[in-house]
Amino acid sequence: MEYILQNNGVLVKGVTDLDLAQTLDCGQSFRWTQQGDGSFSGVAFGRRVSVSLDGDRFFIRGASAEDFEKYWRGYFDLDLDYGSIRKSVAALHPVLSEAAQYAPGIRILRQEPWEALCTFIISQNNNIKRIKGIVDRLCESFGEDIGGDFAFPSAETLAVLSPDDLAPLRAGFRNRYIIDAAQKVASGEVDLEACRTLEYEQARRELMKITGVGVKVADCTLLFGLHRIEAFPVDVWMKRALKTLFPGMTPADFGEYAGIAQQYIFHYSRMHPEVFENDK
DNA sequence: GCCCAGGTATAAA
DNA sequence: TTTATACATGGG
Repeated sequence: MEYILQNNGVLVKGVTDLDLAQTLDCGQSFRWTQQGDGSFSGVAFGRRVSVSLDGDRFFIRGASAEDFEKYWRGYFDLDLDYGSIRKSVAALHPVLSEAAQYAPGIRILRQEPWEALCTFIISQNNNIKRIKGIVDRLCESFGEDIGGDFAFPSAETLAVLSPDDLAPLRAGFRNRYIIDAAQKVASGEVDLEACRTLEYEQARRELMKITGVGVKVADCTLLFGLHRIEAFPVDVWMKRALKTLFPGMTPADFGEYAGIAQQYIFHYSRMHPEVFENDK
């Protein structure tokens, strides 16, 4: 991979199979906002950057070469060959081939595990706009000030609080789930790093020790926070998509890149709600 | 007012 | 083991 330092950022050349809107505004991360010029601005690892794409030139404004190697290269999953993965996923099923064409620029971000866990706890029975608002208030209220912006608060920071302390977030019944998660992660009762290498079902169980974490939140944490791309989160919408578009198939049938397949399907079915017309 | 939002805990059958 | 309902909040 070739990259150079330029204009207070890092310019990466030869980046393919990446679409910023498809990747940053598809409900896997809640901390990116599109700017007027089409770039996306966001915070991760306690650092703010804004990213833009011009053909195969990917510019990360605000990143040093050191940070690129340490954080952003992995975060945007630049070393995984999504073109080749997309082909193998498309070969699994004709509908999947169709779905993969609608969002060929989706990538699975390598988010920080605790942030992924926490934001997907907040996501339950909620909509993306409001999730983003709650996450913003969470960072502003309890995250470290990094110069006008706020880092995502650590589990340790939240572990000493009570659910009532989270009232300003207006997250409702999820407050006690967030605190329970923070306490179990901070104490080590739940070991997020172990979930990288644990057998998949065991990793799920580990996360589901937390009150408010069921299979969906666990799978999203595994997929988006621990890069377990065999995880296939199933929400009510995906249940419907599976039944209508892939009758007889289970999440396990989608193979080692099931999570990426799931993202293609999720996008496709959202763009084409008419495929559910004859379903109740 | 009513319905829904990338679900889960809880109680009941 | 499976199925129904409440849960906080806010936008359409």
